[in-house]
Order: sequence, then structure tokens, then C-alpha cells
Amino acid sequence: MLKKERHAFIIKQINLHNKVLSADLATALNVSEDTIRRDLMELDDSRQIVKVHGGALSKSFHYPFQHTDIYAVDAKKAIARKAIGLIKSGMMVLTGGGTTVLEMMQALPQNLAVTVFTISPLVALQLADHPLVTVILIGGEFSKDSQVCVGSQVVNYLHEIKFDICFLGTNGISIADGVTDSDLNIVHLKKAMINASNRLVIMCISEKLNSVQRMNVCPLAKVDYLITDLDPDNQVLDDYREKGIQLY
Amino acid sequence: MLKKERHAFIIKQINLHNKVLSADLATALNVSEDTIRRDLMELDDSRQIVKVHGGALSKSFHYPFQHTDIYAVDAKKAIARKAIGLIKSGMMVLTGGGTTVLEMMQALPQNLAVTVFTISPLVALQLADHPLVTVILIGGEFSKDSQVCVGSQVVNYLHEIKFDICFLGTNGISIADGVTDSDLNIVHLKKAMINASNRLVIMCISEKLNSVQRMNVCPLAKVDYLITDLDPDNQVLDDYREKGIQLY
DNA sequence: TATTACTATGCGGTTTTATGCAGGATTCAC
DNA sequence: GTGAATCCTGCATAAAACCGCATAGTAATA
Repeated sequence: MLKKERHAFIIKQINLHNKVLSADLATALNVSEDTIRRDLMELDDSRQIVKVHGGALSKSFHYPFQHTDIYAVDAKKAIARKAIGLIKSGMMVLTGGGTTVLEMMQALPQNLAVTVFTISPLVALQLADHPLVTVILIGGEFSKDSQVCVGSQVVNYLHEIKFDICFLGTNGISIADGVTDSDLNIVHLKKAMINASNRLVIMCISEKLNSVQRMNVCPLAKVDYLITDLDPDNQVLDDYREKGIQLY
Repeated sequence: MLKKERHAFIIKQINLHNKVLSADLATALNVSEDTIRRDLMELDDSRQIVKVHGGALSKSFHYPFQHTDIYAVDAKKAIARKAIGLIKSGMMVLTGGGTTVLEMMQALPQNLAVTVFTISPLVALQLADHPLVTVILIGGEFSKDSQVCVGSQVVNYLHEIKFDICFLGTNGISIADGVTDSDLNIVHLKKAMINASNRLVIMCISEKLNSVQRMNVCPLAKVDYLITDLDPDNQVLDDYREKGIQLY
């Protein structure tokens, strides 16, 4: 059998079953696993499949949703870069949804071994191709607006675990009212997430600083770190620094 | 024998078998392999065949594989259309992951008000812009291979609820072995999902019919409906019909 | 017919490719 | 952790491809 034929067969199998195991292919095609491994390598190199330990996965299955445009990407990327510095290997990390968190997870170094709990399916999918991260998706009613899981199920779940650190984006933060949000479900959720974590990181693009939403999430006293796209010494942040919040 | 005759012979062989080996041709035509190689070169240069190491392939063989984004989309769309007919407003629906389910959810009529429980973040996101559907994402460890939530958390959750109908894609179904799959986690999961539902719908593109995977999910007796892209009267399905499975 | 010019073919030697195998390292799953 | 599966690296080998060259065949023409 010619190599190209094997390749065609492999691709067909992957399209059929979304994944293949090297061992299966080796017996099916009656060649050594080394050969299969080399085949998968080549198909991976030519971007036709995604090679993983033990076999390969369909590419189309892996990335069906194209990432839509994100507002203020550069600012969020800057925030993401700083936020990653707070994560150490072995941590139990809790994250909300939001594009800033998404940016952060995309930029997560490949050698970081952490367990990420998240209420956001997008975050889970984003982390799917990270080699060392274990992802636990916290289930519940899926909120169409905010694209995260909400509701009592999530809140109850959060009562049972204690996390090292929690990363949240926010819609409003101000000296007077602390962290605020506009969606009741999200507020419940964030309160539970904050209570479940030893440390709280709020990520906020400078545009949203000092804005107030309808409902209270938590006072500034509970915020351990505030990460913005500004220089941490920027005087806009002076008031927050005085409150004892670590700025990045 | 003239060169032209050889070329004609080679083309004929390739049309017949989709491939030829240089060595075979050399003995069949009683010329040296070098000559054959030169012949194949010329035919390749004139775009009549595709030369590869060891022989040559039909042109159609090489081409179509760049273009497959999602495999067998049309078949899956056909299945999705039929599957939707089984859903009525007010139902509690349980779904697995997989591209067929995804197609189905994409095609879900806007006036259908159902509650969809799913282990697939992709399904949840797909349903996010549906006006009437309530989505419950069942949380757990996120499997990077299969892009769904797996593990004991999910299985436990499924023990507590009874669903009206469960839609599953499958990697293998056959008369002898019933529904089969290749991933242990997925097998556990599917078993729990099947037990949690009053009715089970298996969706399977015809190419996968009568294929067997490593591990058993459930016997055919548990399958209430089998939906394929074939006409339900197709004789390929006769055996399944005799087992008392409803075909669509 | 003989000459010439050109193409096609085969052959020997070399290089490249494909594949399998052994071992040790790595990773995974329980 | 620990054992099993998987992967990587280097190596060996055989098949295939390549290269240059000699020669056989072909065709056109004087």
C-alpha cells in the first residue's frame, strides 16, 4: 500500500470518527505503529489533522467556532499578559467568562500545569489544546446573554470547593461602590465565586474604571489584585492603591 | 510496444484501480522500471495522474481531501432534519456531542420550546441564539479529545433526572454488537445518558453503519430510533428494522 | 541506402525514501 | 507511585528514485 493511500484512509477515518488511535490504524493497515506515527506527523504538519498522544483528532471538530472580533483586544491582551504572572503551577484556578479571561487563557504558557475551573464553555474550549491544564467545566443553566453557566446549581457547586485564585472580568468598578454588575444571575454567581476563592483578581480595561452598574458584587476590600491595561503607577489608579489593592 | 500504448495502458489501469505500482507495470509491460518511471513522470507532468513514491494514483484520489471541512455535512444535515421531527415542545431533551448533534441543534426550529440538557459546550453555544430553548450544560471534567464533559460528576448528575428523549451520535453500530464506541469515558457517559432517558435516538451516517468499535455501549434492544441519511426503506437497514427499531 | 539527428530505453552506481526495530525516555491511567 | 502504553532517536535495510551514459531504435533526408 502506498503512503498516500494510507494518508487518505487515515483522513477518512478521522472524518468519520473524529479521532483515530495509532494502534488501531497500525493493525487496520498492517504496518508498524512507527509508520502510522510518521504518517500522523506528516498530516499534522500539513494541517490536515491534529496529532495527539496515542492518535489524532479531526481538525474541523476541534475548532468549529471562529473567534469573533473582540473589543479593545490590545488592552485585553496586555491585561492577560499581566494576569498570567499570578498563576503558578499546581494551582486551582477559578475563572469567569468574558473576553479578557479568554485572551488570558489563550496566552497561558504551555508549561503551566494548573486545574482550571470555569463557568464558561468558551474558556473550556480555548484550553482544550493546552497540554497540561485540566479543565473542569462547572455546569448549570446556560445564560444566552453572558455565555456562561449560571443558576443555583453553579452556586451550590462553588460552595463545596476552595480555589487558590479567582479571575474575573467586570463591567463596573469604582471607589464608592466597589465591583458592580448589571445582571442578577451574574451577580449571584460572582459572589459565590469570590467566596470560594482565597484570592480575587479583577481584570478591567481602563475604559470601565470608575463606572458603576446597577447591582453590587463585592466591596473593594475583597479585591486582592486589580489588573488594567494602564501602568500600575498611573495616577488614575491612586485611589485603588490606597484601598490596599495590588495593582498590575 | 510503443510509448503511447504504454501510456494508454497505464491510464486504463489507474482508472480501473485508482492506483498503479511501478514494479507491477514494469513486469506487466515487460520494460524496465526506469521506463515506467519516466512514463509516470510524463503523465504527471501532463496532469493526467498523480505520481507518488512507488507508483501513481488517480487524480481524483489526491484532490478532494483539502476541501473537507466537516465531513459528510450533507448526510448529517439530512439526519438532523429527520431527528428534529422527534422533538416536541415542552420536552426535556438530552444530547451528546458530535457534529451530527451540532447540525441538529443548528437546524432546530425557532418556535420549538424545549429544555436541552447537554454535555457539550459546543451544543450549548450553538443553542445560545435560539429564542425559546433553555440550555442546561452538564458540567464535569472537560475531555480534550471528545470536547464534552465526562467523568463521575456527569454520571452522578444524570442519575438524578429523567429525560424524555436522548439524542446520541455514534461511532459504531452493528447488528451483532449493538452500539459501540472506542473511548472508555464516553462509554460510561453514554450508558448513563441512555439509562436516564425514556427514549433513545441513535444518529448514524450510513458510512458508519455496521462498523464496530472496541467497547460496548448498549445492545440494539435499547435503541428506539435509528436515524441515518438513507431512505428508511433501504434494504441495508432491514436487519435493524427486524430488531424492532424505528427507522427514519 | 547511408548519414545524421534525435528519441527512447536499459544499466550501473549513487542518493533518497520508506519502513521496521531496538532501546530508553516520556506520558498516561489507575 | 507504578506499570503499561506511547513516543523518540538512531540505525539498518530494502525499495525506489535519480543520474549519467551507452546503445538501440526511429525518422528524416541527402
